Amino acid sequence: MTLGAEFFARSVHEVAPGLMGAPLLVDGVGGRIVEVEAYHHEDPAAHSFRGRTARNASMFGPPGRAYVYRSYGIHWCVNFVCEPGSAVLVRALEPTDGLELMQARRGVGEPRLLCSGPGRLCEALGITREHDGLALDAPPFELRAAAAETEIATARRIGITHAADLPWRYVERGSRFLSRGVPRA
DNA sequence: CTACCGATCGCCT
DNA sequence: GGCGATCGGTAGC
Repeated sequence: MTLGAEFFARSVHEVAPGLMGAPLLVDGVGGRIVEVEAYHHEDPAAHSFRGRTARNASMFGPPGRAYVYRSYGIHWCVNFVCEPGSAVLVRALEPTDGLELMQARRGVGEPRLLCSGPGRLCEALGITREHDGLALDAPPFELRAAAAETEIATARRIGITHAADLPWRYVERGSRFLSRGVPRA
């Protein structure tokens, strides 16, 4: 089942765990979501916290679309927009489709290093500013509900300074494809 | 394995 | 002018 606007028009805290194990493809390349982080509009760590700007405009648009931003001037990161001002940051995938293309784009051979981080997975899937604001239930995106239930663990978010203690990171327990700094318990 | 550093863009004070 | 929802390389234990 394709995940569209209806799925995302809810609290980010319901949507985030609901994405675990969901296949995400861009032009047929991608894998299963194994790590995400929730960003609520009242969260000091969210880009939307201080209001709308040209960069974060997509966060205030319709649910079920992509919000893509530049991180540290180098990497791209992709979010799924939920209720206005809130979004889910996709942090890691378990690669399943288009391994060769991902390896070529990343310049790495090890499957484990292809999509284990928000910047890495965008490079592997070819996600850039071009994808900002695009609907997730239409090409080039392909996002479906998880085929099976997976065991979810929560953890503190990383890489941020505000409200870093909130347990709003969701990971698939035991996955070998999580980003750096994640306890795999 | 952990720790630090540089790269470099866009928004902020 | 500062700093971040990051990553890869290098140094050191």
